[in-house]
Amino acid sequence: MAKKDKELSLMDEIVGLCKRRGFIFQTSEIYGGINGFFDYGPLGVELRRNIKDAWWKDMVHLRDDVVGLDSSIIMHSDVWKASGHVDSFTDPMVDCKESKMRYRADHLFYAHVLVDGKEIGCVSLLESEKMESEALEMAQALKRKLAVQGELEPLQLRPYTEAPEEDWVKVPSPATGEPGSLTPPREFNMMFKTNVGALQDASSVAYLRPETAQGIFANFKNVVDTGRVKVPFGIAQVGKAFRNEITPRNFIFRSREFEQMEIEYFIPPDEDIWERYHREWIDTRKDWFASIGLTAEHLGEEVHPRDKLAHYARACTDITFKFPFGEQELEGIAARGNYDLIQHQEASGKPLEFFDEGRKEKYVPHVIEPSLGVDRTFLAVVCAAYTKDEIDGEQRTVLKLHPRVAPVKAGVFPLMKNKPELMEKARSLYEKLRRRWNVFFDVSGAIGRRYRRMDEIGTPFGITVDFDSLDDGTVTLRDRDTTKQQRVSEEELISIMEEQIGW
RNA sequence: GCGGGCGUAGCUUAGCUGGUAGAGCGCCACCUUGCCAAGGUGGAGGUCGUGAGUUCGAAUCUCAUCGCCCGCUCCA
Repeated sequence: MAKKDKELSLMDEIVGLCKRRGFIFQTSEIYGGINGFFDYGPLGVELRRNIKDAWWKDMVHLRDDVVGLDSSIIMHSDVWKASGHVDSFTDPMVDCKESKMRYRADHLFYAHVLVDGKEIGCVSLLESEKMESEALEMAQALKRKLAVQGELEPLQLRPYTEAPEEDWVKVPSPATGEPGSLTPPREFNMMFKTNVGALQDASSVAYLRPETAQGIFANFKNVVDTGRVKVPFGIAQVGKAFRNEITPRNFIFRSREFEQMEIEYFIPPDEDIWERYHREWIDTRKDWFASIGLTAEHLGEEVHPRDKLAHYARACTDITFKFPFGEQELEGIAARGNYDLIQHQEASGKPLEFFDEGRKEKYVPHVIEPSLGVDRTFLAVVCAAYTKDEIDGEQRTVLKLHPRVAPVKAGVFPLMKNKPELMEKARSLYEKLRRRWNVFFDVSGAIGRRYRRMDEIGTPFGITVDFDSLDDGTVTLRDRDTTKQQRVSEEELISIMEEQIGW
């Protein structure tokens, strides 16, 4: 418990820093805010872009086998029917008013108990492999309890989501065993609905996409026809997705509007090869995380058990991050088979096959899907970087961000602002550096204060122009993490920054 | 959605038995300052989440609403 309190306050500190320094604000704050949506401030937007740019650079530009795509957020509503989202992207809930327990309504099954054609009550239980036999035992127990004579008819189990209204009061709560305490199933689709065009009827219904993946599948044929690609190859996309989550939680970890970075990597359909590609992608992605400062010590892998897989997946491995509120999924790497392409092929009537020149055959490729949340990555990067240490007995808060993603790459400081020659020299160095990197010019306060300000927003380099700079052109380069200083020439400065920032 | 806790300046908060708000840090300006949150002076910023009610009068009492945190649930 003590540990938990400590972890909670750490998260509060990080949330506080994000707001205080202009990384993340609650959206529409002046109107009271709205749950599950966030705005990124001047520093947040830089960090966020850096994460996305790093991903795009490494996953698209530096690979021969991946091309990019930017599909629209609103697509034909048939896309979401074919993908299964209209029917199954739901979180139907039922609450027990007695026990305060909540169940997934589609995991709660019930059956009428009929004896010689006469109903004597209902039984209910949670979905499991042996629920048929358990339900039968419960029905027999009910029959004994009510001392009813006669032939017990076979039970017909059905999910609570399909219960007609008159059954709601009959179904006993799994917690109490007594009927009457369950609420009606509250079913809602997690997709945001809207209307396209002037008419607001059934034919105009459209959805804000809950994932970017379907835009990729829907464009599979276009890319194959025009992109000079050969299986195996991938299509990458970065973009917003929307889910009407019941309970957005943990700051930006689960929000209702978020951004995804997804790749659909198409592979031949052979049964014996997908595992190899799946593993390759897990390793590739972990290497990438390391390149933005999320090293193995922060990360974990979680293999989804087969019975918990989503309807489309044959395997899924999560790359997890040890957040202050627990180890949670950062990226899901799913082997989706060819479920999606087959679905769209059937629904659209358009063949979504690939002709393999090497094999001289046509097939619908299978797919490996590394799917990552930009905002989760942002949060992970900030959590991993957040550090408190002591410099000469003074407490310091520092974001040890990897230089590649740091919102500000360097702070440029004249040692004193009332000396025009220092100001001028520093200003001209600043003008030079800003053409290439996002750098910050700061003259206010003592030099130590300026360093600490930069520490708190994760700026890796502090560059101070002093009187020696006027003579020999060298500057003091101060390292954020160690606070060590070195004198370097302008050329050395630029090559150090190039090397550590990486582009 | 249900249950529990919370909501005062950018941040941390005083005010708690009702009489229309202070502090520290931060921020801005000037002075000072030869390298790690130094010092001085001045300054901006709060109708106390929002709305309604009780009252002569509410940040302090009541209700509603929004948001935040925790649990049930869930995912990128």
